[in-house]
Amino acid sequence: MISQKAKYALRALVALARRPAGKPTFISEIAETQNIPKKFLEQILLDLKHHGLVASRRGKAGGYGLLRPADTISFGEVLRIVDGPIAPLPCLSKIAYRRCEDCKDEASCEVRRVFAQVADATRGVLDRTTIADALEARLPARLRDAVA
Amino acid sequence: MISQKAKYALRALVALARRPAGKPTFISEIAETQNIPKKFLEQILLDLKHHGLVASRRGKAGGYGLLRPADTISFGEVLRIVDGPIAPLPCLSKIAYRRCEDCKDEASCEVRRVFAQVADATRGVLDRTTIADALEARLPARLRDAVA
DNA sequence: ACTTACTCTACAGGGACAATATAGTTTCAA
DNA sequence: TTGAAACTATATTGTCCCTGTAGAGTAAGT
Repeated sequence: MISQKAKYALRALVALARRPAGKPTFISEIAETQNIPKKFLEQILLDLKHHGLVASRRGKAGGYGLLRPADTISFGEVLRIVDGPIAPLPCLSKIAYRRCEDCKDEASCEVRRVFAQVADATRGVLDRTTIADALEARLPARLRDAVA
Repeated sequence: MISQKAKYALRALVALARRPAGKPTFISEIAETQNIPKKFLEQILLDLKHHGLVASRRGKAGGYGLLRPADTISFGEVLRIVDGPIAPLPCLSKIAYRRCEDCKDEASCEVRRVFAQVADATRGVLDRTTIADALEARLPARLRDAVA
């Protein structure tokens, strides 16, 4: 299960991607159209800004906008920012590897071996799918076929 | 991330699968060889018993054993028992569907559409991999190739 | 100035997770 | 028949994280 926060973040980015680039969008507008608590959304967008995904302008004509093109922002990147590692086990994370305390030998760990497959499959989708992809009604072929 | 409890459950089942069927294994033995807190493992095995995966015998010569052949117990089944739904969003769960409160139209939800792919990929591995598969050093071809 | 909007920090309530504790019950064997 | 070993069951505890809320501050346009 991904967190509510991650879901909000992705929905907000999708909403921003629909807007003409260059013109900032109010937090309040996104909050209303996407059903997201405004104060919570503020935190989320601020976080995304600190990670360079969006930019903001303050004041009366302020708001948020995408800082990078939508087709360069992957779902995986957003999830890692908001929820942390994607890997199902700490010992399988690329960005935050941690040995499992209990687990005598990592190389021979059966559970790890199986979940490595899960991690690959998951990353295969999340790191290849961008916000721009999400906008299109039909997913691009490379994603439709990858799973089957 | 899967829970510690799920990892323990899977490791315990793998350990049981290695033993000759019919002869029960002590909880304490599994706990020691697998580095699992004994009392915690008791709860977990009891839970698995209630779901029909393992059987137990009480008393001095008691212990636990697999109730079903190892190649009929999938990782997915175990995870669902211990951790609940596998789906990354409540609205994608097969065993515990729940509409997302915020989310105006499920059919057109971009986030949902992408995570449906993730769910398929994940289930593809977890529901096809059994405890017996995990025992083998090399994963069966159907799993190795599925991801690539 | 005044309003509007973003920025930042702090914190609170609830629930899940990972055990631990305690009190049984069953079985076998000496 | 008594004791020890092993499973059964429920309750409780401490910690952490998730989901927000609150409030004061800063910047920009009019």
